[in-house]
Amino acid sequence: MKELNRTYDPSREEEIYSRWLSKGYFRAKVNPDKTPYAIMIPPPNITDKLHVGHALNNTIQDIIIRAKRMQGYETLWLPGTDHAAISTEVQVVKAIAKEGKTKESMGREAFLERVWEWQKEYGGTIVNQLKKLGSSCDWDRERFTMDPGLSDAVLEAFIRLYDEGKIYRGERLINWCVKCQTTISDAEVEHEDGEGRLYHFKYNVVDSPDTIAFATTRPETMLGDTAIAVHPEDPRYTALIGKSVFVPIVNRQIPIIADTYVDPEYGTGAVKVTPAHDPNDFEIGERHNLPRINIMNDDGTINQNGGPYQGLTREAARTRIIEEMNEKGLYIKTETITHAKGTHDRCNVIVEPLIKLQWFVRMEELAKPALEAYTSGKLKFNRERFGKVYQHWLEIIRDWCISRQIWWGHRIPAYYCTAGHVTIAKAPPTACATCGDTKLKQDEDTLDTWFSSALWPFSTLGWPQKTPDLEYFYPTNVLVTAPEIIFFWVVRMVFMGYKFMGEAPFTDVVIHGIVRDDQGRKMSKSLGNGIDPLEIVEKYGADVMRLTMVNGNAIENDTRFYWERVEFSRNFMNKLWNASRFVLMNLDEETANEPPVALEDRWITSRINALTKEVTEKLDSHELGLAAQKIVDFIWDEFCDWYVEIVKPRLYANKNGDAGPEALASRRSAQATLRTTLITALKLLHPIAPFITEDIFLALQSEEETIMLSLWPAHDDTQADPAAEKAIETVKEAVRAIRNIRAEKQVPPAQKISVIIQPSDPSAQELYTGSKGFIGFLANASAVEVRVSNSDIAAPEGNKDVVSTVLSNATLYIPLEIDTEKEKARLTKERQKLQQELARIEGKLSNQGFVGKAPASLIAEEREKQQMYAAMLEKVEAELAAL
RNA sequence: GGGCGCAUAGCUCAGUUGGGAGAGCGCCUGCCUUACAAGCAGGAUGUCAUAGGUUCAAGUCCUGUUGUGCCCACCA
Repeated sequence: MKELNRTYDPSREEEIYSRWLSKGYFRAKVNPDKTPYAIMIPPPNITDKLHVGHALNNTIQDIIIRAKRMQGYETLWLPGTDHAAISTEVQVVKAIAKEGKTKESMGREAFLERVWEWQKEYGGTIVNQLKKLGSSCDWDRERFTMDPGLSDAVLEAFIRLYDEGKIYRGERLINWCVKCQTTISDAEVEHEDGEGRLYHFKYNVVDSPDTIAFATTRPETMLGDTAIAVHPEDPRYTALIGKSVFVPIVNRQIPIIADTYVDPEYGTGAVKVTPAHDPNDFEIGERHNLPRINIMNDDGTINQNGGPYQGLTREAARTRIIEEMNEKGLYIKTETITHAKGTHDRCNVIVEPLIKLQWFVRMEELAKPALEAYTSGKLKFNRERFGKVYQHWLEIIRDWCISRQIWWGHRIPAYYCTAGHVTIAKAPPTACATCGDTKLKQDEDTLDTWFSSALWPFSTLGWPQKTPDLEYFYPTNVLVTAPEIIFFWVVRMVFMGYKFMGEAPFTDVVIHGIVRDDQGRKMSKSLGNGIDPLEIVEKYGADVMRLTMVNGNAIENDTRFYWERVEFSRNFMNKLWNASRFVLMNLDEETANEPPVALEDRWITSRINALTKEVTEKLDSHELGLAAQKIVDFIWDEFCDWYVEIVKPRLYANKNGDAGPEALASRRSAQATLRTTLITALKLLHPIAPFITEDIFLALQSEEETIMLSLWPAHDDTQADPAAEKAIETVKEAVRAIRNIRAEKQVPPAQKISVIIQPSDPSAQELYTGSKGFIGFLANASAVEVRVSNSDIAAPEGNKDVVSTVLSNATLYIPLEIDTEKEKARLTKERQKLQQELARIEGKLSNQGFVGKAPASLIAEEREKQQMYAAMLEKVEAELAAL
């Protein structure tokens, strides 16, 4: 038999992983004989370094894919990375800044070359880190969102959508980041409540002594005011509608208009209207044909429309305007309020609404099938609440601004001639499609990163080509991601999937929570509270990391990171390792597989059969935390603490094979059960802890070359043995009772005791007779005597010094010196407990409602318990009387 | 402002068709028992936030309240 090292060495993981790689176990093939099962990795950004969030996300995916692989599916877990347009560009801009360069000074081409260099150098970092986690991705199929193939898919999708009128170019108010100098989508704007100031001013009504008061949080936008709006039915203002007010800072007269958007109850009931810098005002402007005066440059400074304020930053302009209004006697007051500020999620700078000519995806039609997929139940979320988020987002969806004013990304395939006609083409066209002009200029903008990510589930499989991969693996099965990605990505993948493939890209979405620090805070760079998963892998191994990520957690909830939990996982691996060493030490070369015969063997076989069923179900429903916990509990508690201990006498007593053929046969069957049980447990654990299970598996058997591709245990109802389970439970109860007495009486471990068991009935007598060998071993008793069941001798005659305790199917007597008073107190307590239980049951059974409406099986169960407790109570009374 | 979570043992959390409250860590006691002291055995600890309701039966379903967290949102 092979041997295992004295302690488990997680540094062996690397060697095991390279073996799997070289054997090609992760590789997926198009195999018509098998059912495909595919997961597309949420591609990490090339700017990312592996953090705990990735560790959790990828652990979940690997657990699912490894289980499915063992269950006989043709599994594909496709890995890759995302070009992360803005993040990457920001990083590279920083890098070149150190060399005194800027994007502009380098020029577009040179800059992009530089980004590609950066990508080659750092883009693979996270991929290599994923390997350290044990991820069983098909690395031959690794993709990058800016691969030639994927880039082609992006252009293809753009052109098709454009041709259908689903992509258009238009002037809209968009979110502008003055720092990154680009538009950003609504989803990229973070809203945060913060303290702000609400400034109250008034404008003079032209040709009238009246003034109109209003309030604003952004006084600088007064430069772009083109109206004052009031509610049409507001009696305070009806007379003024149609008149004008004078905006002093820019010497402009603007009309007073009526619009129902204005809430007469709020503030003064009058609103300044700046169509070029506020979404609501933009709409009011549309309705009333107001001019849109853009007052801001792309960098956030005031432009020529700001007159004397030109060149000032938005903040400085604000201060000066307040001053000027004050000088003119038009300033009223300033209030401190809390209000939401929109900031860019990448750089935290306040977003400025600006009017720009941008590219948009028309969402109304595209959203319909995506919404229907959820409402009809075709697309399932692991929790309904996540589905509601998805649904809600689709219901309020607005057109998607997809153009970005940055260089790193897929350049928009639009070419403009001198006359301004647009030609859309994959490759630069030679002439304008409208007028034939040959002087063409490509659109400067690139596409939102999420445009390419939205195509990920099929672009990675070769779309728009009709590849065998695409045919076989699409649609994929499950998508695993974090909740904040639902609208960025999940929604967009689904509608693109319907648009181009005719069906949703996956059937199940598993949303998981985030890993927080031990105080419940988000891990962040600024707090410095991040945990490096690689540090854990380095120190404890990936198995420990992986188990810690999922064990006992409901994955949809946030979890806190505790080193104590890491240590628990480490302790568990150690336990498993040592138990396996024990099993190996006690197997013989000739140990064969044989069916369980002995009660305890049937018990553990029945138990692991039940475990198999449970774990398979929990994995199927993606309740990985529960699955992990069940396996851990089984291995540690039932297998190690009970079964291994129970069979020790059978293994030890016949070590030399000289205790007779019957004893040898008993040893052999114990060995067989030990091994098969352990192997099954290893298989169930393998998706969670792939490395240690492989090592042990290879030592335990020689038929198969890896546990990875071994067959998932089938649960088999014929293996269920409720009678054996119940029997062993009562034996455990007896052992615990004896141990308890030993502890209570402080019997030193070296002191052997003897135990007398008085069974209540013949079947109990048979049970204890058959089990007395290991009962003695487990309870550290030198002799166990099982009496005849119907003998009514209360206590061993002639000896007053006996501790007695009543079990459900027997009474135990342990000859020990006793303190009569203490014994009385103990038995009285037992009696009280039984009386309480009986009272509870009798209360239930005498309740007409319960007897009339509860299921018959439950009532029968209660009656059974009632009888059992009554019998036990009688015995306790007898023991008390005998004292 | 709207929506969605969470509140269970000292701490962190499980508990998915409603049927006698669980784990890990921590704590107390005793053990280096030849697989494992990263271990073994034994033990203590809960008005399952709060007030109602539905039910024979509620940690579990419904409503209100309080505390707490997240997401969404154009109220000047």
